[in-house]
Amino acid sequence: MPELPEVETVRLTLAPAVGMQAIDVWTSGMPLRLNQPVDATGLRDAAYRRRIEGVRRRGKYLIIDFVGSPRSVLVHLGMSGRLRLVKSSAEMPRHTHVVFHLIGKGKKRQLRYTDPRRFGQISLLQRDAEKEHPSLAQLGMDPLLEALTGNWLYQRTRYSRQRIKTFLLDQSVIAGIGNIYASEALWQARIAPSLRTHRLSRQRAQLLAEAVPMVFQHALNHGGTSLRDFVDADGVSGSHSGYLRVYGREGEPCLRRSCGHAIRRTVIQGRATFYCPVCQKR
DNA sequence: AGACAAACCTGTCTGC
DNA sequence: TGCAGACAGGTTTGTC
Repeated sequence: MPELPEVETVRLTLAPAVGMQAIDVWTSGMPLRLNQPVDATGLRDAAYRRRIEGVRRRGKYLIIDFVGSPRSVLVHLGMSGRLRLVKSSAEMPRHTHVVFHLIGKGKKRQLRYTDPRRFGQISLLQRDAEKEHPSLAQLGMDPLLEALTGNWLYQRTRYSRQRIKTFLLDQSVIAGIGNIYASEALWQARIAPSLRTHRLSRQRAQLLAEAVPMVFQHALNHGGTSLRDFVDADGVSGSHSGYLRVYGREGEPCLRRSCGHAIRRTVIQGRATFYCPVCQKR
């Protein structure tokens, strides 16, 4: 489900939870990614009787900080994870695995993590040693937190012989690009997904470096992409799926002015990949 | 090094 | 209507 713009959308819609105090933490006992059990005791220790200080994002990870707590909560939504802020009376959906009970401003709320496929992750993050956490240590630059420059990208692409789409999906280079936006950014930059990374020219590195944050920002402006089940913390679907230029458009005309050639679907990295065979060049 | 497949899971959609 | 099979926004692991 969620790539960087969706995760950022969730982060933004969690704003009303900031300042609220956790008075209980419930867990389902079901394991998440890699069959990892959720550390219920650790979550309770980190959150109990503490107010949410803020919610940060790195790539596709969310970090929930609690005032005065040495540990934060690290969340990855995987494919089907949802983080929702709801009234306590709201019906509990199936596959809910973690619930933070919150109070504040005379209101009671629940911050719920729901994840049918359980590919997501909820773990604890030692705040004074964030950089060493295995999930965060490997992450590359974040295109919405730092400037992705053509020169940097050009340098980083010199020694990889992977196909450029595979390179873009590598979270240790650029954090946050997923399967949809890899296709979208490459279409925007007119680069074929099968291009060998080290063959990217300086000029095209510049185009790609501009395309990635542009595509992200555009998606963010529409509340993210909802193909089937993405919703923000308020349960609202993103409207960006109607704005995708290539993803999921096999056989439909390329939307670039004066092109119109049929979009093709192929498989790279075992993932559906969409591109225009005419205006995207190797 | 890099490509690929399988694995982890459940839900949804398509075609017969 | 029912059922099998394909497929899904992510990441890790093992094999060739």
